[in-house]
Amino acid sequence: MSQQWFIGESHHKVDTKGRVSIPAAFRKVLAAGDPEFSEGANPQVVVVYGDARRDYLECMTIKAMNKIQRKMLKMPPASPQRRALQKMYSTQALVTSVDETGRLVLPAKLRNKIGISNEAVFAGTGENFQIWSTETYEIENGLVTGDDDFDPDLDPSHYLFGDDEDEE
Amino acid sequence: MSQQWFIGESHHKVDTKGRVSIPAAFRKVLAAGDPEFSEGANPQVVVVYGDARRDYLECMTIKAMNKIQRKMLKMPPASPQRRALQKMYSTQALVTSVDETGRLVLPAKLRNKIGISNEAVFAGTGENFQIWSTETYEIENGLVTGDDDFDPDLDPSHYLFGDDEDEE
DNA sequence: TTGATTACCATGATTTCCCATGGCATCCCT
DNA sequence: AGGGATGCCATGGGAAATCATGGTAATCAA
Repeated sequence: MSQQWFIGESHHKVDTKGRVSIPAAFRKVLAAGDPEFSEGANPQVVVVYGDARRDYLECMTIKAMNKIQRKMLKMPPASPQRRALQKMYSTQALVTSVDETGRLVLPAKLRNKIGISNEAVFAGTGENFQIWSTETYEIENGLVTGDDDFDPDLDPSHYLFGDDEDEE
Repeated sequence: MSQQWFIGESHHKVDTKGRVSIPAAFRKVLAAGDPEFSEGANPQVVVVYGDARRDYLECMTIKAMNKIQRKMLKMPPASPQRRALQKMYSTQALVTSVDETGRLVLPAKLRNKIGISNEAVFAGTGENFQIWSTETYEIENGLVTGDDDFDPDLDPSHYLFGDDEDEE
C-alpha cells in the first residue's frame, strides 16, 4: 500500500469548464480507498460541500464515505442529528470520479459556493482533503477563532503529548 | 455496481403534464436496485407520498421497498404500528417507472399534495431520495426545529465523533 | 368525444471523452 | 559530469455523447 493519508498542500489551476488537477499523491490515496477500483480505471471521489457555513469542499474516499453512511444508519431515523448529517453527507455532496488525466470536475454551483475563480488550493487533512479558493484559504489561515481552550500561538505538536499507544 | 446511494441535490423543471427529469446519477441507482431491470429497459421507482404530514415525496428502489415490506410482514398483523406502516408504504404509495428519456410522471394529485408548480428539487438522502417543491424546500431548510440536544449552528460533522467500528 | 395519459421525436446546453503540449524531474549512457 | 532520453504531471482545446426539456402525435378511458 503506497500511501493511506492525504498529506500535503498544493495549488492548481481551475479552467473554464471547472476542471482541476488532483495532486498526484492524493490520486493514489483515492484509488486505494475505492473498493471498485481496478488497475487502469479511474478512482471515485466524494465531494461534500455542505451548507453556507462551509466555505471549502471536503473530499474523501469511497471507503470513508461508506463508513459515514454506516454510522448514520445506526442513528435514530428522525433525530435532528441524523437529519443534519444526512443533509450534509448525502444531499449536499457529490460522488464523481477522477478523469483519465487525473482531474476532477467541479460544477459551477460548487465553484461559486466556495468562491473559486481560477485557482484552487488542495490541503490534506489526513483522512480527507479540502479544496479552497486561493483567496479564502489565505484569509482563513491567519485568523483562528479565539477559543478558550486553544492557544493559537502554541506549536500544535504540544497537543501530541502523552497517552501513547505504541505501535508501528 | 457503479453507485449505491442517492447522493446529491438538483433542481428540475416540471412541465404541465407532470413530467420531470430524474437526475442521471439517481437513474443509475434505480436501475441497480431493480431486480427486473435489463439493459436498455426502464427501471422502476417507488414513490411514497404518505399522509398530510409529509410535504415531500419519498422515492426508493424496488429492492428498498421489498426490504420494507419484509419488515412489515414480521410485525404482529393487527398492531397499530404495522397498520400505520402499511397505510403509508402500501396504500399511500405508487410504483411507476422511468420513461425513455429519463423522466418520471407525477400525477396531478401528488403535485398538488406537495405544492409543486413548475420546479422540483431532488434531494438524495442515501438509501432514498426526496422530491420537494422548490419553495417548500427552501423554507424547510433554514429553520430546523429547536431541539434541546441539537445546535443548528454546529457543524454536523461533530455528530460523527467517537465510537469507531474499525473498519475497512 | 373529450380529457388525460402515454409514446415518439426534436433540440440546445452541458458534460464527458479524447488528443495535444510544455515543464520538470529522473534515469541512463558514455 | 554532460546531455539526451524517458516519463509523469499539469494544463489546454475540440469533438462526441449525454442530459434536460419541449412539442406533437397516438392511445386510452369514461
